[in-house]
Amino acid sequence: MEKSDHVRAADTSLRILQLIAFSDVPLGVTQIAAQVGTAKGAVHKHLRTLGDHGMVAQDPVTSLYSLGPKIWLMAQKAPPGRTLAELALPLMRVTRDELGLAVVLSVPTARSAYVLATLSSNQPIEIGVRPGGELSLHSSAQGKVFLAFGDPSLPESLAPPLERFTPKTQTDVGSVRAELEQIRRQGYATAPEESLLGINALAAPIFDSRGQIAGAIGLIGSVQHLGSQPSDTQLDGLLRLTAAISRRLDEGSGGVSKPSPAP
Amino acid sequence: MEKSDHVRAADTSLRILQLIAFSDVPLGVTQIAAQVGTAKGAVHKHLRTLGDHGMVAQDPVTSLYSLGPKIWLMAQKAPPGRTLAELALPLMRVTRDELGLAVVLSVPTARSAYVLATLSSNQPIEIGVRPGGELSLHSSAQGKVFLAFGDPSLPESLAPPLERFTPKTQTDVGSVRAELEQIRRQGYATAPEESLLGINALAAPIFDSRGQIAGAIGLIGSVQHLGSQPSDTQLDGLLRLTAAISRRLDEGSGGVSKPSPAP
DNA sequence: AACGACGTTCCCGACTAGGGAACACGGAGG
DNA sequence: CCTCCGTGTTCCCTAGTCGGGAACGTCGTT
Repeated sequence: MEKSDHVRAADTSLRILQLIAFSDVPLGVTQIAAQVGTAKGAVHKHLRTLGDHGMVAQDPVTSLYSLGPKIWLMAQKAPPGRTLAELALPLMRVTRDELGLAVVLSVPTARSAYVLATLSSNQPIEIGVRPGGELSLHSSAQGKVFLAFGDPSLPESLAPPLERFTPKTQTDVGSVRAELEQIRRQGYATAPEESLLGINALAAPIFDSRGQIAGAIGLIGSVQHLGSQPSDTQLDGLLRLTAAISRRLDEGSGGVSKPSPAP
Repeated sequence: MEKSDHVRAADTSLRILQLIAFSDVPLGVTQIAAQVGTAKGAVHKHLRTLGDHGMVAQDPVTSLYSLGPKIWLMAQKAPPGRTLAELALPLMRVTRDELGLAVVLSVPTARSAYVLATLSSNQPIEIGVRPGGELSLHSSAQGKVFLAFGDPSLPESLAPPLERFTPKTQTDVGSVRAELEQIRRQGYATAPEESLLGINALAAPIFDSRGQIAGAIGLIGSVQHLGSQPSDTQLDGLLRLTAAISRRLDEGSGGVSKPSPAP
């Protein structure tokens, strides 16, 4: 029971939706059916359902499917990423140009660091992650930042077995928890070769106006450019970036504490 | 056969998602179950599935659900509304202030005019529609604009019975089709009391750089402020607004060939 | 004209989704 | 401190639905 209690039909509908969303061109029923591994007929029914809800739209002439208007409408009501990514991206670009490393913005999830936006390094060999990807909590720098500065219940949910990605991945819950204390003290986390051999990451938290963690910035690079002991330049660039984003988040949100209205 | 071929489970999942998306505060399982009319247990399974896909997120402390990060990510890849609404809204605001009527932006769908954004009138009695609402093709001014200027297959899909909303609703397919010719000539459509008694609407199309219809602007008001023969001021304000939006759409999109459709 | 590829429709059986009730938990109130 | 709601979560069984597969209609191509 790796994935215990699902709603199978809803799952396939969402997989279809994701496929359409992340495709650059409109898709046909046959391609979709092949990619999600379901019969054409079933996929067609799902597309009909998604269309009834305005999540996808079918071009009346080519009969190909693409995203519908409701997606955009929903995003208007989704504050988590909206303001954050829009604020952060221009600042991230500056830091990328200064340091020459890939810069990644992610938000915390119950089981991962969810990648909202990435800027590739300007090095000849590109290193990066795709938006929409998920970084594990225990083996990525951004994940460990969320464990250290995020909700206290998050580290508690860490339970063996921790997946091993490389020989250097920390798979012992105890040692991961021990590292969190150090991360809190120094204000940043690293994960040398813990997700992928040859690759290191350096990450620091972003806080909102209430002092809650809102996301994290990660710098990604090969061990050649980003050592397990980050250089002062890199560390300074990262911390100035996260501080700047946190500051802008505060300004935007009225400043003081934010009471939630009664129903 | 009112709604022929559904995927029931996917449908409830999407209803749940919509409920969460359009709610201003995070929702609990019980409220959601009550609103969608499904057992709590089932709703919980759906929420789990939606969460696995990043569409919703559960607050670890309050255990309430709100929209997840993937929604925002998808909207980045959903050009239909994004550019259109962002371009149109500031211009719409000007026209609203000039005319004092509610201004509505919608995009065409296979069966309706889908409302992307609205600006309420500044009159003491507010008249308007909610974003996400759908206006019928045959009884709304914006719907008739889509029938007249949109894809030629759209009017063909008009089949009896046409739903009757008021005594003045056109329920005869033939007479609706006949009206389209006139709408094409004059470049705008009205729908006096066809959707709701006492309310009139005046709508005109927005075209993209390829000359295809991209949306429509509708002015909504009571029959007192918006007669079945619109005043020159109102007509001029509307047509200047749609022309301005169409022009900006062209500029943004390379703006090469611009075949101007029949005025 | 024959072909192939596509989206769509149809049908039937396996299995899943949903109702309902029970469970774990936490805060409010006695 | 105990009780009592209220919550979110888990469990179980069965009616109903989802998915596979094949057939259909319709394009554009050969």
